[in-house]
Parts: sequence; C-alpha cells; structure tokens
Amino acid sequence: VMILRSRFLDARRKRRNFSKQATEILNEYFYSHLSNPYPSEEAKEELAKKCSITVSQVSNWFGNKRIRYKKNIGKFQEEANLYAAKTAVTAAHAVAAAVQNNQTNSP
Amino acid sequence: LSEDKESACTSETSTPTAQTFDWMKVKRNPPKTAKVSELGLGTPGGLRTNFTTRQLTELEKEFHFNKYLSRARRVEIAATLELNETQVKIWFQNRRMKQKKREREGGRVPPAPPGCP
DNA sequence: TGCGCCGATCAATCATAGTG
DNA sequence: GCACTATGATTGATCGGCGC
Repeated sequence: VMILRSRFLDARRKRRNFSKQATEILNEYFYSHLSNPYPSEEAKEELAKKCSITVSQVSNWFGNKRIRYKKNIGKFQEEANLYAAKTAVTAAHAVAAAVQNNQTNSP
Repeated sequence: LSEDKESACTSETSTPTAQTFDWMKVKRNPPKTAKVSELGLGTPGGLRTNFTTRQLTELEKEFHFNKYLSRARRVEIAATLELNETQVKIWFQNRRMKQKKREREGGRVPPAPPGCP
C-alpha cells in the first residue's frame, strides 16, 4: 500500500518555482481578469512566452490559482488589492493621457 | 468583441476588490463511482479511486497495444482489473490526452544542464 | 435519445521549495 | 536542522459541446 506511493516518485520531483517576474505577470493577468480568469489558448501562449514557461504550465498555474483562490478568498485579499491597485495605476495613466489629449483638442 | 458578464456580489462598502464571481461558486458533483457489483460494495461512492500498480501497469500495457478500446476489450479489462467500464473508458481518454500533451510540447528540452551539483 | 470522444477544468493529493 | 506553508504537477473524474 505504501509501496503504491513510491510507484510515482517520477516527475513531480525536481520542481522549480517560476521566476518572480513570471509570477508577477501571471498574477497581473489573473487579478485583472478576476471576473473570468480563463485565458484563451492564444492568451496562454502569449503568457507562456512572456513568462518563459510552457502553455501547460500556464494552464496548471491558472488551474491551481483559481481553485486555491476560491478555496480561501480571504487569504488572497491582500494580494488581490495589490494587483488591483497596480492595474489601477495603469488605468489612471491612460485616463490622464486621455484627458491631456482631450484638453489640447477641445475648441 | 466578447465581453464577460459574470455576476458579481457588490457588497463592497470600502473595498473595491471583494466580489464573488460565478466561477468562484462552481462546484463539481461528486464522483458516482459505483463498482462491478452495483450494490453498495467496494468503492464508497464519492471518492477518487486510487488505481493500484497492477491496474495501471495493465492499462498502460493495453494502451501501447491499442490507443482506443472496443466495447468487448473494455469489458474484458474492466473485469480483469475489477474496475468499471466507465473507469476504464475514462482512463483511456485521459491517457490519450496525456499522450497528445507530451507529443505537443514535450518534444525537446532534454539537454544536459551545465550546472552540476 | 444515447454513447464515446475531445478539450478544458475541477479537486484532491503528492513531493518539493521556501520561510520562520 | 526541522515544522509548517506555498506552489507546481499529476490524475481520476466532471462539464459542455460535437458527431454519429
């Protein structure tokens, strides 16, 4: 019975955590699409390229992230706010730029 | 041009982020794994069955012989390994997907890394 | 109307990496 | 060094869609 475990002492072994920036990119996508964190195949490929990981790893990451997030939303609240603020800044820049552009183009 | 219209529980009073979308509520029905003897015997429904080494070995062996199973073969294997026909069917489906996945993006990256402990 | 398959996902678990 | 947590991968099984 216990021997059954040793059966699969295969791949799961040598596991490497993704780079800090890769995780940053994945989290940014996740929290900026929190209403529907299901990247399309194309989006996954793009994320995979940016993170230097495989598409499967991107899928695994989102799968684990979604399950663990909903399992304990509270535990991720801090992280959620962090990335929400980050994307908010980006949005703010866009708005600011729009305003600037609007002011210079208003008769 | 597709937009997601997920429902959100806007109970926000001070926190902008704290919505509960539909995907967070998704719940899967528990496995209905009965067993060879449809009467309450063997696998207690609602549990993820753990295949034994013998079962996996036989399934793997059969897979290398045939990627797809005929109804007759499925019945034989299920009986031999004491599994449901459904479990055997699902195992083959998952196995095919696993195979595809390996062929797809598992085609390289086996070089010997320079770093050596 | 039902069945098998595909593709994606879920959910529980394993084994390891990271943190204190 | 070791207990505990964070995290990537694996996998039996489910869900929705498609074709026959």
